[in-house]
Amino acid sequence: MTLLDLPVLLLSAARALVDGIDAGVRTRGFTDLRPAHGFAFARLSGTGATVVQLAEHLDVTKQAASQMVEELAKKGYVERRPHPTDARARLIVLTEKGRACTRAADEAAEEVLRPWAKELGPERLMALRQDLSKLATPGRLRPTW
Amino acid sequence: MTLLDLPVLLLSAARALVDGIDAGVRTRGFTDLRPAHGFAFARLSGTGATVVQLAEHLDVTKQAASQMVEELAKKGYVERRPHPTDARARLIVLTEKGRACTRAADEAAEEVLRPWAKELGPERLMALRQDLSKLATPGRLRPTW
DNA sequence: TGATTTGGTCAAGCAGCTTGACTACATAGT
DNA sequence: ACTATGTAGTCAAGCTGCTTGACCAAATCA
Repeated sequence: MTLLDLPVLLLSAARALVDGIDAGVRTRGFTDLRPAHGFAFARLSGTGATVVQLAEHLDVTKQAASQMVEELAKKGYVERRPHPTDARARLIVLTEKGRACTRAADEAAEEVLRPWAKELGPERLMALRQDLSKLATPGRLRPTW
Repeated sequence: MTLLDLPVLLLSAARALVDGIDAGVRTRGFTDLRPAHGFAFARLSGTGATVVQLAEHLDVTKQAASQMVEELAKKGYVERRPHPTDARARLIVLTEKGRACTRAADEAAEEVLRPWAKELGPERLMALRQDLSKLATPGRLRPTW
């Protein structure tokens, strides 16, 4: 059996999805963001996070995370608030612009997945999702290889 | 239905697979290579390729591909031969060390996939492979996001 | 209290990529 | 055959996103 091409298939599918979402986000007007920023937004949405927590989520150093936050703040996607319980820390939260961007990303994701559901059928797509959830190790998302 | 986490699952699975193969290759003694080199090896195995062909496969500039070839040649994984029909070009081929490394990568890939087959069962793993082959767009592999 | 740890930033450096310029050879047009 | 244009490859310089190292202020532990 030829399973050795599975790595390539998995990578190609992942890349197609990320590229598609990125393209959809750009056509919706957010042209100054990379996919990596989307991974950050995912962690920040909700209650927000500190720089260190964001760094852990992205699997980069806290310095790198701090730089990204600085960039996103300058572009108006996030803002730094004083942390409610720790005077050293700062709570990074999405601005309204940041939340609008995440909504755009959600729309783009659905748009990319629609032809996938058509191609495979909804039930196999759900089976795919379920199988992947068993295989995916909860860890860093950023590949950088 | 909650399909919006499919991107994350796909990425996590892809990353787990690539990281696992990379780790397996390292434990087999090839500690001076990155996963990106493996994508290059895949194109070079067989008849070899020119720098430009390799650049297209990796979706980088020919300058970047040339630098990688220089590095791999210095480390003994590839060698540059005169091209049989084009005096400008040079045919990049794997050395015996390079072929040994690709064999190690194949072993490592099987090793990583074994627990996957156990987790899902062989038939669902094959179904996964088949579904992915419908979704994966043949294009560049390197993500760099 | 004093000692150590933790959150965040500043600064410098590095790796892998890019663009730009150039040479040598190939190919097409006349 | 001759010229013009295109292509394979390399050299050089620059950029970007990350790293390591140093540091301060606040928290936590003894």
